[in-house]
Amino acid sequence: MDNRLFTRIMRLMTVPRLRDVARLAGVHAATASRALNPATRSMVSAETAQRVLEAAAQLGYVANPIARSLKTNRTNSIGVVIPDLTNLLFPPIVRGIDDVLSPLGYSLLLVNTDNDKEREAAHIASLRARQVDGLILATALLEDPLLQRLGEQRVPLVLINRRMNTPGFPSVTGDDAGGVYLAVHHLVTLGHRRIAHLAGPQHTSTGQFRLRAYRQALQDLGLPHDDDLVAHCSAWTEAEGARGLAELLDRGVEFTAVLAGNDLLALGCYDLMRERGIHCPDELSIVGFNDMPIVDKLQPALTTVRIPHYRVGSEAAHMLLERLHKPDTPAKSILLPLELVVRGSTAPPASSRRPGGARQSGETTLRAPATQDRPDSVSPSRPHSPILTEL
Amino acid sequence: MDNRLFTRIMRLMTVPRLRDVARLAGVHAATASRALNPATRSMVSAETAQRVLEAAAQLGYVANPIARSLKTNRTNSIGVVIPDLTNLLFPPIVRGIDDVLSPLGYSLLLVNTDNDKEREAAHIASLRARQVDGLILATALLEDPLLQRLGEQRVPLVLINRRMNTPGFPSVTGDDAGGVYLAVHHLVTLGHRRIAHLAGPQHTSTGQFRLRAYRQALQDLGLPHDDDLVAHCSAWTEAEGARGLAELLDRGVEFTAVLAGNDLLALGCYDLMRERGIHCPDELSIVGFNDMPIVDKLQPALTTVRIPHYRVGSEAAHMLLERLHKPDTPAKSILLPLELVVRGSTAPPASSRRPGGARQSGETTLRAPATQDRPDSVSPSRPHSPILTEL
DNA sequence: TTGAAAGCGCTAACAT
DNA sequence: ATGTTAGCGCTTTCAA
Repeated sequence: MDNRLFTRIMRLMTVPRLRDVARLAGVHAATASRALNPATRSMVSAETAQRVLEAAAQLGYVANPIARSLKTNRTNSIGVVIPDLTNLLFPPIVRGIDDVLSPLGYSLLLVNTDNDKEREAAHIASLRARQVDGLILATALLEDPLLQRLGEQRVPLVLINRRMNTPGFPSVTGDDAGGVYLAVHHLVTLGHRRIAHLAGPQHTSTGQFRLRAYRQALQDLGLPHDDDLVAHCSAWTEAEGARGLAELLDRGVEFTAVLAGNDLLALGCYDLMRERGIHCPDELSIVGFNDMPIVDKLQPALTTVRIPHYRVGSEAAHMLLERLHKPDTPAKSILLPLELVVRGSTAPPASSRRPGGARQSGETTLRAPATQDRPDSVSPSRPHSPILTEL
Repeated sequence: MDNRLFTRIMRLMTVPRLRDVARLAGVHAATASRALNPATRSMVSAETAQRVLEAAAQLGYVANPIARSLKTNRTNSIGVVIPDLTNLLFPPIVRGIDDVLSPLGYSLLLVNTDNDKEREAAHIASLRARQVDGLILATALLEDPLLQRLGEQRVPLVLINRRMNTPGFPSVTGDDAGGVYLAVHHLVTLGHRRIAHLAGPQHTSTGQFRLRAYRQALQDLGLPHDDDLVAHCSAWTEAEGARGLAELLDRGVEFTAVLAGNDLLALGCYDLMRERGIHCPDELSIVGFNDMPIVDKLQPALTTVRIPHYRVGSEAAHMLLERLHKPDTPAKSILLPLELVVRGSTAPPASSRRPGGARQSGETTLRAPATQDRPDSVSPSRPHSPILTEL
């Protein structure tokens, strides 16, 4: 208490308020406010504006955002809701968001949900109580009552990474179908015919879309589909990846390559292969999804579909800004084009390889084929530009 | 404008305010406020308190933190200032902070400085304008006028990772000296006699303390010191690590092991060794510092000194809470004990190795020797408990 | 124990 | 173009 009073006195002595600026400039506080705000500055004569700005500079005046927010219902802050910051996917995304928003004066409030919808609900309630201007969420489920409710309440938001089945939600994600096609095409070109898939959780768009695209790609490339080649993982974790591959192997079904639903599942495959003494890529090729930091340093370096995470973040930030400024614009979805990064974890299957054939090291990047070949996407205006969909 | 008005009306219709709760409970707003705040609830009769709480529950009342903050000068938010979230060190630290503070109702405002003191100053000014209750900073330099000023202004803060030369700043860091000793001791035990060091930036405590500790450890272990065995890196980056090792090699000085100032520098060593065809650990042993995520998956897996990053974050959060509640308590510094994680990047030097000797795989963890052996630290009350220093 | 009233620092409708 | 006034939603003296 004593200390609070002290702080208070210190603040009054040191921190100038709007009325101090106004007094120094010889105007009323309202005029000072108008002069200080670029949007309303034109309501004030050039000279007074000048005097006010000088006074503010002289006093080192910084407006109190709390007081402003109380009046305006805007806070210049946005909530970023992710499952877990220590998942290597998210830091680049968050940087992408921050690099766009922080120069515009926005602050980021970051929360981790650990994929727990209750925690998420509590965090979102807290963020809304704090009057964040908008939300960027990486936690969407295909069916997601929590987020549906936000949509109904017209909370400005943008989904990243994962989408919902419900239309009307703006989102920025990778073009999962295109990426899967690249990966499967690559494996087929290498000579693989029996390609397994570790599918991620089917209540997330990434899990479901990638599985569907895998089936579609096999069909498009003239390979028969065999449900025994699919193992379902209940979470995007290394442990589940190892479990999934073990399940496939223990089924006794034959395959020479695995398309893992994401890089963490692929890491799990590495673990299991080491445990069972299976050599990658000689005995089994692995393709991941995401191109997380560091997977290029693994042994063997992981062939994977690259999602431009930083750009997911920056595009989402721009999209949210647009939602804030033109809330009545129809929601858009951006599907960012993906690339396949070919590294050391894929090779021709043992049967079709010449003994002693030297493997090339280093990495190669493959882009998507012309997108109009795939029926489920709008053709982009420029090559490799994002695919826009009106929801 | 139109839309703002709309939002406003919606809010008034849907979001209950304190006076709504008060009216429903049949009391004055002030009474409702007292009843709702656990700290002041005792001023109110049990029955009225009960009625108010029920009314609040019935309406789904959530206090407006903005209005509260304007009155109380507290925001229940804290600023986290780090160089770059995409540096793999920081996500676990931030999670550690969040896991402690968010259950207590605090929000985290995260900013990236990219090691630019100007950006940092701007961000800190913004955080202070937003009235954060305190700061956790990972950006300290040994001489740091910016932070010194914060200290003078009695801004509640805690330093993490790096310390300052100026006394009086509470901090949570790893015990750099202890960790370096473990690493050097390990190399010497393996038979190394010529151990090089890639030193990090000397204006950071981590860079300077580790270099000093390296010299001290050589001396303690009876090895001569040779300045030619030290290369200085100007930043904690992979590129600088590669450059530093190249510099050492090009000097023509002989060495069989490198203690890298941190893991990123060690990664740079890996790059250069691959480039020059030097085998690790057969021709050169490498020790890193930090035990970042994924360095256990490199080929060879990196032997490194583990800093408990998550715990750095959680301890810092607790320390900041203490600073907030008892601001007049003297500042403490916590040096967390470190462990050496022995993996595949270290082995006996070529000269002392039996040809064909099978290397053991897997990893081993070594703890610090009793700390009282080292004169610069206070002995902990329990083994491996943090070292506390009054500043 | 409760109510009345003031005010945190700012912005915006209204008046001039 | 500028000043007056009210009020954002809450907490906290002060008085009863």
